[in-house]
Amino acid sequence: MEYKFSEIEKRWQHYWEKNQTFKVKEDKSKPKYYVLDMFPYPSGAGLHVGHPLGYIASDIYSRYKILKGFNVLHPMGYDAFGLPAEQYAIQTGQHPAVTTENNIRRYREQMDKIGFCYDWSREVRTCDPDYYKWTQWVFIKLYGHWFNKKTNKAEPVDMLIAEFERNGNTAVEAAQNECRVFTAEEWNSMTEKDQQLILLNYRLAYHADTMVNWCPALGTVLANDEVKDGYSVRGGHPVEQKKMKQWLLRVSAYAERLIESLDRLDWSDSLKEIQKNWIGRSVGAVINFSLDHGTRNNNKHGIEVFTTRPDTVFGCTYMVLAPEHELVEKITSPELRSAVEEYLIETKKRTERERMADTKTITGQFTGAYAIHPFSGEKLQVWISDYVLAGYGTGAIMAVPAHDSRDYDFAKHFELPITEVVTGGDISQGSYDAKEGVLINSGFLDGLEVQDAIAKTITELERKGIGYKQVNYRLRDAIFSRQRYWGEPFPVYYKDEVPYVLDEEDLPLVLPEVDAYLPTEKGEPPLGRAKNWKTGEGYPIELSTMPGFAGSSAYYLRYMDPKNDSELVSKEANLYWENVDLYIGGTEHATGHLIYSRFWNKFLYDIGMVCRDEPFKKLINQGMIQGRSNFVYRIKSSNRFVSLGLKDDYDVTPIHVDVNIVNNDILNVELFRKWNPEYDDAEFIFEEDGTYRCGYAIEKMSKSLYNVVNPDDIIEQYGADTLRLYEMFLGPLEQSKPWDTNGIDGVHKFLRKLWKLFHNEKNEPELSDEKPSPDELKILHKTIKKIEEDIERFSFNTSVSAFMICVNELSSLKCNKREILRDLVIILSPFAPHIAEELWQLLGNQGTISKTEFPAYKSGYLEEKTVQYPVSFNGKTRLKINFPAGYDNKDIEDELMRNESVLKYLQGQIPKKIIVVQGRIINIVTGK
RNA sequence: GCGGAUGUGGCGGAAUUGGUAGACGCGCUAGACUUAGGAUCUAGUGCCGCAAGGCGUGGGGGUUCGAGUCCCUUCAUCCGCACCA
Repeated sequence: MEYKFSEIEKRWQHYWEKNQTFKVKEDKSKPKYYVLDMFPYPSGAGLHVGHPLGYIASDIYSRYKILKGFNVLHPMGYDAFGLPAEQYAIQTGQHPAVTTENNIRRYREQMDKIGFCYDWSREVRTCDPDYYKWTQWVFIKLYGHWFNKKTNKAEPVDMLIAEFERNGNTAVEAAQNECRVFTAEEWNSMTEKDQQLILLNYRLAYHADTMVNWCPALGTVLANDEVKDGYSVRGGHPVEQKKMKQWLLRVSAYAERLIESLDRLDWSDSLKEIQKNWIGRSVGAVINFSLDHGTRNNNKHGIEVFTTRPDTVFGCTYMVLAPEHELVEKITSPELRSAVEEYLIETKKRTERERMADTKTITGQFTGAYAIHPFSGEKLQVWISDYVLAGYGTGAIMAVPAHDSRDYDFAKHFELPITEVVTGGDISQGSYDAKEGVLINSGFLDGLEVQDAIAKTITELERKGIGYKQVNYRLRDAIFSRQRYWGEPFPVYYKDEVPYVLDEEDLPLVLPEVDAYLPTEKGEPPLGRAKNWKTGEGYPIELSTMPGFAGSSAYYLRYMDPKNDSELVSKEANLYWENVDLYIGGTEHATGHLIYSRFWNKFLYDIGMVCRDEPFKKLINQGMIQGRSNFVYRIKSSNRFVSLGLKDDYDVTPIHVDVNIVNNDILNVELFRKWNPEYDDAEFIFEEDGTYRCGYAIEKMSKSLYNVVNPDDIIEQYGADTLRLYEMFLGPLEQSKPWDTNGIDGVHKFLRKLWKLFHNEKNEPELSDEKPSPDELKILHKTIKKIEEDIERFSFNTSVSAFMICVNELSSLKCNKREILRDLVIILSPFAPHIAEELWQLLGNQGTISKTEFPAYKSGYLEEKTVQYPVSFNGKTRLKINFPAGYDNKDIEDELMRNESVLKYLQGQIPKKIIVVQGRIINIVTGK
């Protein structure tokens, strides 16, 4: 029988489904292992060959872990709410639920063909009310908690209210919005509305006016990680800054814990680094500068600044406020008022994007106000400039031009004084920003090293009561509202314009039907069109929906207990599965999903819902599969195409051509004519051998570049096992690499060679029960060892090579012995499960191979009687000599000096030194 | 500008702890079988050279008996952040 992969693969996929082979339950008799893939957003385009890369890797690892005796949780689901489905709905009028359902069906078909070992009974979809009930539930919990800085964790708002009733808010240390100080009496005499508005400043999910990233084209606000360089990540539409009332999640409260526990995670350095940068922790001091008595409003206000370099305080020669700073209007002198206002108008005109694109142009305006240096008492000019950001620190800086390059450029431009206070640089040339050197011109700091000076300055600030040590974070609270339809509705209603959450019993709050997926005439989000969108008592319900990251923040918990309708996850299930042991997915979620889900998890940990404070122990970012585009070269203003080798003789335009009509860079001319009617009568200038050769380039895999390869086509032609092996064979999992279908023959041939080991020339099964020879055992056990080591370090590309070597060697020995092939098929089964199942049965076994045991390699079979040593002279390998395995260094040296070839290479010289590394190499050193 | 990653044949890549550089596969060359080949099999294939031999892991320098691997320096490409005080 031939290797009929389509038949075999269909048969086993059916078998796994029928027998529920990969259904998994909590089983305390076995150690657990949780392997998770980042679940996909089911787009209309379906999967291309790049998408399953990570799924195949995690599948191999899961199957391997099962063979190793683990109880493996390996689920899959869909991140099904989101913008593309809604945009499509707006264009076509189709309900996003319908297109989403279709896309999911297509994804599922494609995934099923690849032969994954998912437990599909645990599938989740974020758009399913039974699922988003729990997303809404977590939101209610976030609303019901605040972050206590004293205990460094979330606590119920009820406890906070009790504290307010007893003592007011003076002793409360919370991660909070700005809020006035009040006593218990004041609190107790407030109206309910006022109390609720104050509590909003403390809740972990809160409603507030903030500057948001508004995307007019999408008609919604976006989170910071959904915006890149002033454009939306999805769709690439321009984004502007706008003040709006929004729901926010107080992620910033967890900034310290998010950064601190990063060290305990087995994630790549680069990913940890990205997260660290995004969270952006910096240690410094807050310093209060008082205003000069000649300045307006000088009694009421001072300028608070944040600095990471309090040691350079004596180098501060002027101050700068962000244009949006609230003090600007209060302290500007009458003479300069019009100039300042003009500057403010100018900066407002510039969009965020322009400000970012153009950091070279230095702009600013003196306000006419002066501050007083806290130590020297000098008068300092107060400027405004857009190089100071309103959103970071206090929105104001003490400028130290000698030791900050931005301040330096500004000072030079406006001819402000520059005072050197740390030695080590040349102030006439530029600022000296390094944190090394000795303090000068700095009063009580003179002579100190930078680090000591920082500490001493802070002590002095605290003693004088004008400053304190401060840790600042770049991480902003996450804006959680989207003015869109296709997302989770907020379980929120408004009473007298104050938001309240629904009772947990009323969940899920199901997404209502609307007549169009567009804003209302009043400019409200689409939910404004829903009929009866109010509570039983008639209070209006929130019109925004939640963003994409809401549904993906706790999905890994839901897989543990997906059908539970009374809890997000039961205690038992959570205590058994704990958290994800291995998480595989793309690096594009580094600052979004991977921050938010860590935050949600830490919150759920605080409230006792989950037993681990981190969701994903080990994380691997699979590399991107790039496309390999092909080009034809059209001679300008003609319909003639010239082959790659001759194109330099003509004036040509390269044109992308569909890679599916090109084979090994040779164009199929007939298919090319049919591909596009425009080329029907094209003429060609061929190579000497009569072929048309195409050029190529490595680019993103994309429809518009005609380089998309569909896994279905590959499976049709070569089978899923070949696809799986080839995806792994391409290169290291974590690296980006181009897809080139041309190479796939190699792994396909390998499977056919394997098949042949089990069959004779007539293609009939023929297996032997003879005892294996030492050579055969050595080949097998060498491979078992290698495969096990490779899988453990996720080096699947080298595993595939090892299998090829093994089959090549067994083929040349014509080995068809059951004892050898049995183990070989088991270790191959995680990689190529269908053919493995088929051959397993051919070997006479019953049932599935996937629940057998991974064979243990025996080192005894690998021992050699003789060792071949490469012999090098001064590091250059010249020859190879065999020595008995037992020889020690002396034995080897003695025999070397009697060896003719060695003597020939020595040419009479006496070796200075002979280095023998047992079992590895010999190096003979001669003098020079 | 800061941070991270990567540079090895015509191509994808291997070399896990400093120990035979180029495993494995594609492609290419030659041959066999064949009416035919986008099938199969055999042999060869880093570069220069008829050969002996020499040169070779982006470039330069160093440590070492020995460096793709360690150190210094430099270049290129990709990714992340970016007036973050």
